[in-house]
Amino acid sequence: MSQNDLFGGDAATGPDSSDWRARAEWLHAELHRHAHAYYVLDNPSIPDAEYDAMFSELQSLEAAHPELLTPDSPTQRVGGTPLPEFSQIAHDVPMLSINNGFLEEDILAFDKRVRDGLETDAEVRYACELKFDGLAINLRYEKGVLTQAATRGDGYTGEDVTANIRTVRSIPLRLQGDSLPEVMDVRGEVLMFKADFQRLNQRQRDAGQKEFANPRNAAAGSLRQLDSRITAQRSLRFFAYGIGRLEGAALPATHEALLDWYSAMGVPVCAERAVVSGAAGLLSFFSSIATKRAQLPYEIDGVIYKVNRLDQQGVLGFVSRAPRFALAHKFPAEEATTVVQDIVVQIGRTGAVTPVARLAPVSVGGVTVTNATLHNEDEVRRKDIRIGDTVIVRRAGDVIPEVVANVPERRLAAALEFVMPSECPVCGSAIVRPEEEAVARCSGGWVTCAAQRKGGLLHFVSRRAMDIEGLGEQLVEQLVDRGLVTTPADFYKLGLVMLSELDRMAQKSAQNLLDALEKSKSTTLARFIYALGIRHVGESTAKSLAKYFGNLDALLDASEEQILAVDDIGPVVAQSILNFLHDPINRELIAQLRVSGIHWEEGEPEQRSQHLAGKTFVLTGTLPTLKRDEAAAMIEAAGGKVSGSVSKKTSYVVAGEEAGSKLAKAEELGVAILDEAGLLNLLEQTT
DNA sequence: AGGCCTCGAGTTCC
DNA sequence: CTCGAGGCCT
Repeated sequence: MSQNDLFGGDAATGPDSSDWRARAEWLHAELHRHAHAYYVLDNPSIPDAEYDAMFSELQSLEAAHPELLTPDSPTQRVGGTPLPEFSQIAHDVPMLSINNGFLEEDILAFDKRVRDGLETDAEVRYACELKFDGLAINLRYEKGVLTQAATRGDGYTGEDVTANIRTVRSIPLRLQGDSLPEVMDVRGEVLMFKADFQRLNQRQRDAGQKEFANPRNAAAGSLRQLDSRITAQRSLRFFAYGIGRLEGAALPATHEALLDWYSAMGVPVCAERAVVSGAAGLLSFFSSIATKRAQLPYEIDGVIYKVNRLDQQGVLGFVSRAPRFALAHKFPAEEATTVVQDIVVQIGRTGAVTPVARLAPVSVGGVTVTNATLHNEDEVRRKDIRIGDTVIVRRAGDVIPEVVANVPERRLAAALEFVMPSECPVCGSAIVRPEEEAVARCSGGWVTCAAQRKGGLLHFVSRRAMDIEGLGEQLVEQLVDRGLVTTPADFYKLGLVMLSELDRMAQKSAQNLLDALEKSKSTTLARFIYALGIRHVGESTAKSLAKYFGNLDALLDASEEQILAVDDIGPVVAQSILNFLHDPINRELIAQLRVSGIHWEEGEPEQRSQHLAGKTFVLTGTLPTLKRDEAAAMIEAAGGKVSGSVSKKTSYVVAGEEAGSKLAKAEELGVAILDEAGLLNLLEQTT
């Protein structure tokens, strides 16, 4: 039998099908070309039926000759077998977020900051583009071939969604052109067009399945499918707008040129973009897009401005997690009005009493909202929100419901003012609000107050703490109510028999929970410290403590001075840690947890002879041999801190040639003054 | 003393 | 995400 019989005569052009290798290569290239025309250029080059015929021909060829199957074959877009879970991928260059602005004055302030940063009075050129309502994705291309795709995640680590991304037809599996970079991380947004979203929801309706609230959720849900065959049936799109790691090619000079380069390589770039001058240009781009917004085939929640020249972007740099050279100019969030049916309070794990508005259900941005936090008593007064009021609600950052304001015209005579209860609704202890503080707290503590106990236990098992899978709110609630668990140590005393008493807890789930508990026993010191839930000690402070002390005993025996020497810990936090550690109940808890088998790799206390810990230095003038930053690094390595200005708290001023006002100030304040030799001498000493 | 930045804590809905 | 508060710089 000849290969001809298999494939019939429908796709008549190209190499003769008797040479199956050439035939496959030709199909491969043609399908890529047509898909590009269709999905990227939005300009179909052949009828759909013809495309489908060529597609199935290639599929059969690959089935008959597996050696033809390459990762960049168009047939790989149909999806493969489900994954057990997504694996984590660390981004080589973090995927940061962009600061938001809403008002004209925010935009003027942004432009001013940029010009100040660049030290120029000239009008800055900005690249303007759309802010899509989708998911940020990093696509890795190696020598032009798509090798990996990851979600943004927390910006530093995302999830591997390569199998799903391969099914997105507008994403090239292979880039066009010669001289492609060795490694290139293309960044952009995966989104679902409005029309595709409507069709998907129609299908979901017909199949009796749940509809998606909005295109963004649909896109997110589709991309997070473990079974990429499902993703393949969802019409996702992609637009590129940024770059991460780049090797083996020069970065273009401007953002505009970067996007043009992408376009030339076959990477889809949105056509709604422009380069403008100055703040006036930004505002006019914004209003022209605002006018078009409803007609666009996809949803956007604003526009993005970026300084066009990449060298200028470099000069501006970053503040914490956001670039100084970019701004998201967002449209006002969708708002709705509803009625406050009640104002209740919740007790957090620290005892914080938070008023929460119970709202008549209302749809905001496709999601039904029934609760909204009012933060604290002052906030309720400031916004003058009463029970029975009609209020305006929006979702802050399109996620968390927020009561914006009440509608005074609709105020009822019977509207009831919120009164902070004097006793905790859960345990009856007094609620106290320290002067000068915004939050009121239940004075019960976790021993007395079940709400605080539950909160503390939930914190203990949470992902960033002990990470005990399967222990959620429901289960903790039950365990506490039935008296099976009072302290975190009790989790590790649970057995199969005890668990079998619980609702919805058969043999299988009980065993899973015990396995998860067992697994959590192997942890890190930082997680353990964080899990304890010491006030003012969050993830970051717990890490600093773990690094500084190295092992738990060193921390347990630490003096106030030692704790104060840890970076970013001041008197308030230090006192809170000491209070916690000196409480016999807590020491007993820690002892029990250790007995139950929780363990981690014990390290040595930070050994870089921290003899300058707690000391602050100010450098002034030119030192004879050391550069300024070298001296600073040496001081910091010994645990000292380098600050820019002299104050009472300064321990030493290191003065070189041509020292100026700082030296005078030091003399005035009686601060010790060192020369370079004196500094080196101090660094040498080890005690 | 005042302002910036970072961290902690609480929160919603699916 | 937002607010408040702590820590540190100017």
